[in-house]
Amino acid sequence: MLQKPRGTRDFLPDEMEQRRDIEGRMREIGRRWGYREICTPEFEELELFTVRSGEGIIQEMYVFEDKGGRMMALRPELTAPVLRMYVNEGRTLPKPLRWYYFADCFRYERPQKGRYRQFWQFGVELIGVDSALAEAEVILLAEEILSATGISFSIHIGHLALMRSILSGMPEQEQKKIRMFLDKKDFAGLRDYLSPKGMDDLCTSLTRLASCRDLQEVFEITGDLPERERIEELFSILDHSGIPYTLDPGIARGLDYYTGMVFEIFAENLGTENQVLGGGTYRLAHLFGGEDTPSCGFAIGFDRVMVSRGEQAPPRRLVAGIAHTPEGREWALAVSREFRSAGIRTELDLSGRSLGQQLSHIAKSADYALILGQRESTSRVVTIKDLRSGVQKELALPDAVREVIRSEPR
RNA sequence: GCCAGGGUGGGGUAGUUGGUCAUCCUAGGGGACUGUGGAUCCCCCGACCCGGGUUCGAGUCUCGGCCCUGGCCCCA
Repeated sequence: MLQKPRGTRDFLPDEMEQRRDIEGRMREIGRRWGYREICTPEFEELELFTVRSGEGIIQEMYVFEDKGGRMMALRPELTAPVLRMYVNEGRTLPKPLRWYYFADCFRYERPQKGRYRQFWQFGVELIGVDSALAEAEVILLAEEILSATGISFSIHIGHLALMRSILSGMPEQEQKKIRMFLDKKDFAGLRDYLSPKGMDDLCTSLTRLASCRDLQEVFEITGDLPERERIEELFSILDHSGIPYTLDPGIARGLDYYTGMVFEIFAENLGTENQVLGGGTYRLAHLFGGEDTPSCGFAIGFDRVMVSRGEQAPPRRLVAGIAHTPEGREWALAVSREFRSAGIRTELDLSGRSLGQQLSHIAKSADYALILGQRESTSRVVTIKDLRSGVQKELALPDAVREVIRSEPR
């Protein structure tokens, strides 16, 4: 038997309804904040992704040569495509641009809990504005969206200027290595790395900084910075907004296009892959041939949100099932039409079996059975049976519709 | 790429030191039942992940692969 590709999933209706429900909540909140949906191609020229992340990521991507000999890649994320799109056709739009997307991405990686080869991201990009308030907006929006999904999470916010100020003057390679230790909170590893170089003092202040949770103390460690006022403004806005967060100067956010604020959100009930959101302030547009444009944004790992929500009973929907005899068929079709145009999910029996059999099938899943045979057809009425109470009535069609609309799904 | 544990009908399972027609539940289909319920009863459908090896004989032992689950690495 043919199997689905490794790391991909099939979704049955019960699961799709839940995914669409959560997706809809995210879209709705984005909409209320003025973010509008965009869409970019499922695949792009390979270069779009290597230009800023390096050749190394090729082995983590689905890469192929098209019939014209061009190297293409299924998108592994959406920030680069969105900024490419901005450079191509968004440059003359009035700033700032507030965009969101909900789309699938592909990475050729080893699947594990919360990590798949095809996965969905909901993300926003706020393009063309460079202010503490813009950064705060993105964080507050992220918080509101994740709250709406019903998961438990914690927000960690940092700023790259803090670490950079201590590391400035060091070779880039070395900085990168050190940031890796700090990002993982591997302080022992950091000491083993720096001690032999006689950099114990540096190690101490880095460790102190990465563990620091108070902004005043942070600046005692780093000394005064050009970015200080901006950082203080950001955190002041956040404090006044009342959202719960943890200051975390240790966040390094993988690659180098982030320029300032960085933040990550972790779900509280997941395993290793517990990061459900990552984002920050960055500059990318100039890499794709545009002007240097300040932007910030985030991406939510949609599938991880769903894993974090766990097994949920599928939402009940009101269902009406129609049982009918051959003589009642035309009337049954007419009744179906009316019920459907009233917005009621209406399922017509297609089997032609006995009414008893139709009823027993309908009773498995529906809330109401509508019985339509010779008698109903002749007198243009509907025999409607409430399957919860067992109460059966004969009603005129508009009354039957009203009766069902008034009720709650079981 | 690495490590650990797994893989028996659609889902969940039993299967002894290797030895009859591979167990049970559930789901699905049909019937008892052509004007009325999910119950009951009967019937049907349907599986040892794939390939090599050991053996008279493999679901069981062995090797390789594939896939699943979790972890490592990585995480744009």
